[in-house]
Amino acid sequence: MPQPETRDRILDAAEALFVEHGFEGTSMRVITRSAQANLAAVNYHFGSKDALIQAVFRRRLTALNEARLAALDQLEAQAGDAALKPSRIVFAFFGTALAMAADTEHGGATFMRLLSRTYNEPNAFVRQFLAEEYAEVMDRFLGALFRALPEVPRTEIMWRFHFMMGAMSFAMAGIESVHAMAGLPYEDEDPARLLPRLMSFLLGGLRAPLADLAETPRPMMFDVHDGIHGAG
Amino acid sequence: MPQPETRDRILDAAEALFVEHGFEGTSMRVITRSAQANLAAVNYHFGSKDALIQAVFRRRLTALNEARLAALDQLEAQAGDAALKPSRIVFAFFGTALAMAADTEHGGATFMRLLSRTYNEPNAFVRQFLAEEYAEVMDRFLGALFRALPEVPRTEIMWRFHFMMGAMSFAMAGIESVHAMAGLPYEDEDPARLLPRLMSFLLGGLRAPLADLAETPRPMMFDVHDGIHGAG
DNA sequence: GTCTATAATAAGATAGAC
DNA sequence: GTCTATCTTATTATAGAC
Repeated sequence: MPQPETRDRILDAAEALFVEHGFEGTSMRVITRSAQANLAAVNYHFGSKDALIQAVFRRRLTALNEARLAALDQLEAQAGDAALKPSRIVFAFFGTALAMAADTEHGGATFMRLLSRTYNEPNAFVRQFLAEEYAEVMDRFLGALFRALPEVPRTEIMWRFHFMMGAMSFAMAGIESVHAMAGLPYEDEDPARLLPRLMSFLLGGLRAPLADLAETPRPMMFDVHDGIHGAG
Repeated sequence: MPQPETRDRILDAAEALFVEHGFEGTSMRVITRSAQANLAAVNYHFGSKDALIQAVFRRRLTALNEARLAALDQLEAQAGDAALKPSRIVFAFFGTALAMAADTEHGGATFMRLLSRTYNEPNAFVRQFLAEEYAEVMDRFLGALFRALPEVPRTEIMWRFHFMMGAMSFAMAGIESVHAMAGLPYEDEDPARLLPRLMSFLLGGLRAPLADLAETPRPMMFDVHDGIHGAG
């Protein structure tokens, strides 16, 4: 296999380093060194660091979201006039992401870790960019869920979708941290198990009975500002 | 009310700015300006930027985790020899966090957003520090769940706990992003609704039937590396 | 404890030869 | 397209007067 073009080597290196150290924690010097390219190459090929970040996302996120939309198209075509099953909609969205995450050969796994870590990114530029990239997919999938669950308040559906995104985000990040914190040994596991595991959890959450405000126990009291003198 | 001490003003300012722009995206100049303190004050009071980050977490995280342990202690004392209800354990962990998040008066809300955003932090120093802070709580709560659900494989419990952390993390981050992406207007909502909403979702996920690998549909095929030439 | 001034370093970006 | 050398700016950290 011939060595990839400089442009692609930079994208690969940046992707891997961004996952590991974040955007601001990864300098262009480190990127180009890792890519065996010259420092000036980033600006030559992409124009700026921000543009490089965009390019890293775009080359995979476009494919992912197109796959998601295609899966939804297919569901709707199959269903005809009938209502879609919510579980199928959820699977079309999250299963597609996990399929990409299962691709360790071509960097899909690395990218999905980056993508899920970036969902709550503080950097305003990145946040804005991602919102635009997601807009159509969000619109289509939320709309499908609204139609599939007409009796459930839309606010509730949006929250549950949001919770599901959170669960997926942590699923992608890996569970090593939990083992480390709990002081338990971590044994490598079949990545294929992640999909059924996550789907079962997501669907359980989606199908949970709607909360009745009156029935929920009140949070336990504790003085959150003991010894803390916040400015308020 | 007298103006808080410089040290506390710096902590408050840093907390708010870290949420908004991340650790590396927040310079000590911006922090001290916002706190109406001198640039050198950070090094005088904390020693370094890293030490300041630690101090920001420690002043609230210690209280939060002590409240969690106290809630669990109370559950175990009440139960005596009987088994704990998993839902009670989950509530002791996540309900405590949401109680702190509901405290908008003293900065608890800001801190919880920071904490949940930081769970998958790339910065090695911060990650290591947080893992140590969480160790005891994780150990106790996972142990309680293991005993409460002896028939469920421990790996499964750890994954579901991890998924729950993800859902909570996104819950804290707020749902504005979803509205923005979907192009829907966002109306402010009673924050008290978040707790029942999240708990219902979490318990639904926790109680979901264990996945049967054979029954789960296979992920749809799509060529994830169309037009992408990853280095592998 | 607080301040000014400055040191020491690292970052993103670019000019211009090849 | 690639390279070296350099500019400009921003950062953390510190020395030393008050």
